[in-house]
Amino acid sequence: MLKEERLDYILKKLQADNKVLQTELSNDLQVSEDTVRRDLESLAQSGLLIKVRGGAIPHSPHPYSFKERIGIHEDDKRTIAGKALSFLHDGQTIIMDGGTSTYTLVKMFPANLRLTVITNSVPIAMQLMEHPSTEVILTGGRVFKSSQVTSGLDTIRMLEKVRADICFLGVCSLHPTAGITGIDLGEAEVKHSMIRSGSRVMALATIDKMGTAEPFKVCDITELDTIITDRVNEEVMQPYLNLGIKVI
Amino acid sequence: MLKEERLDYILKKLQADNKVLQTELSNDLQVSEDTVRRDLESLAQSGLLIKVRGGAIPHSPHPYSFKERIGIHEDDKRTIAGKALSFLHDGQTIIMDGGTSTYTLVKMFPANLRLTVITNSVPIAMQLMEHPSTEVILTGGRVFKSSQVTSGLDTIRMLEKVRADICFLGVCSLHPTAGITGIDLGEAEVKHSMIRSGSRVMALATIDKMGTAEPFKVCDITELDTIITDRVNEEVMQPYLNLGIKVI
DNA sequence: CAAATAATTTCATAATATTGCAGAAAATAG
DNA sequence: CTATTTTCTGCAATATTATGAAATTATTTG
Repeated sequence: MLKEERLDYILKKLQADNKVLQTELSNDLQVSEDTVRRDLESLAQSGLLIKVRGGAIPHSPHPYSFKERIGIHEDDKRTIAGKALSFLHDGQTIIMDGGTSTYTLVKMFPANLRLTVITNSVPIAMQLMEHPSTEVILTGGRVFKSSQVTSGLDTIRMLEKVRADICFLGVCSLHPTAGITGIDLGEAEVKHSMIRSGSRVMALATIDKMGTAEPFKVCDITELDTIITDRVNEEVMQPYLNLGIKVI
Repeated sequence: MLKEERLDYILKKLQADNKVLQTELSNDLQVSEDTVRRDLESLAQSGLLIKVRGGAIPHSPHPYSFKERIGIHEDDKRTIAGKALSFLHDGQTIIMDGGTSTYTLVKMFPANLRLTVITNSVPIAMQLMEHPSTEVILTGGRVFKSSQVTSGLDTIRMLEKVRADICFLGVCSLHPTAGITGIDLGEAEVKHSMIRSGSRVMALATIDKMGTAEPFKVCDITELDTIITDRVNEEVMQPYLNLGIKVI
């Protein structure tokens, strides 16, 4: 096995798990821990990861607010992302909102999928740079460190010029009467602008977000076409179904 | 068997397996490992693969990607970044071009430095998200995968609205008469726009970039205020000094 | 066609790089 | 503080690369 294959494996694993352990890698790759350590050393030297005692963690991707959230409900998010994937087809133009659910979705894009993705999320843009066949358009503006998305007038202006097949919305809170709501006014405005630019609007939300609300309104619930969630609970979802929204 | 047949075989195998081993090829092709090595050498020379110890791997889909460049000349880049740091002060607004030199600079920002950074580089924005006291504004537009920057009309429009104290330019090629040049028209236009929006323009360039030129012109050399380089070589730098440009 | 020339390939050998291991040093957890 | 784990250091075993000379194969030219 070539050294470069090992390095590649390490980076891939790091990407997938958000951490790597020397003992694990030594096993996976069938080389001594010394070699793994030297590999991690060289990757750290190139700035591709950060070496820590016992293994390594990714370099930039997620500062703590984002990082903290990214691990939780990981399985649920993968379930949601898996369902969302079935709506994607070659040639489509997609709007991707920020958030950990959409980020998980993007990580699961098959290598041969050919899309144009418009996003305001820096980590999503970063992730898609690795993807061989996706066109990425990043909306400009001030970057919010907590959510890692751009927002502001420039962001909205760019979104206004777009006509996308699907808008995937990462959702904080979702309530049958309060609609979709968020914790920041600027981000709420941007989300609304995304909704206006998408032919179909699909919200990605774990079931614990249902029936909750935050201070700033994004849109009425009826502006959604579909809610994609991890577990479809009849009772919880009935109000949305009654409003003619598909639930998957 | 003709040499071309071997080269063809090697490329096909590389395509199929994502790697080739010298020992294997030597067997398959019934030639010595020396010959295989020379074959790989010549293929690497034409940029069709990357030669590594023991064999070869394909190079990433995007020619000379950010990742591939990030490790090289790391020390020189740190030297340059160190010099550039001395020009930064709290409260300034800075334009940061893409490129590995500017990326290194951003990585070295002291934690207490309070800046507003306008950039078209996704990795720089990502990096600054970890920085506690920097305001980041990302210019929107289509993302170029090889250089990981946005470009296009939207990018330029956003830059036009900016008045920055310093513009740090990552430079491909720099020549006393040809000026600053780059390998992509779109990126060249964006760089020029950055220059117009910066009160002072500082180019970050390792000494090996001096006296070289690429197809697309960014600006005349006289539009620069300062060139920051790793080693100041009197002879190489004299033409620039004669034009009244500071060299550090 | 054959001799001369050039290019390519092989082989032997020296230089270099990678890897794994043992033991000391350092960091971490209890 | 002690026990455990991880890291660092130097070193030996192995694999790979570089080099130069000889052998082989192609190409040119009269």
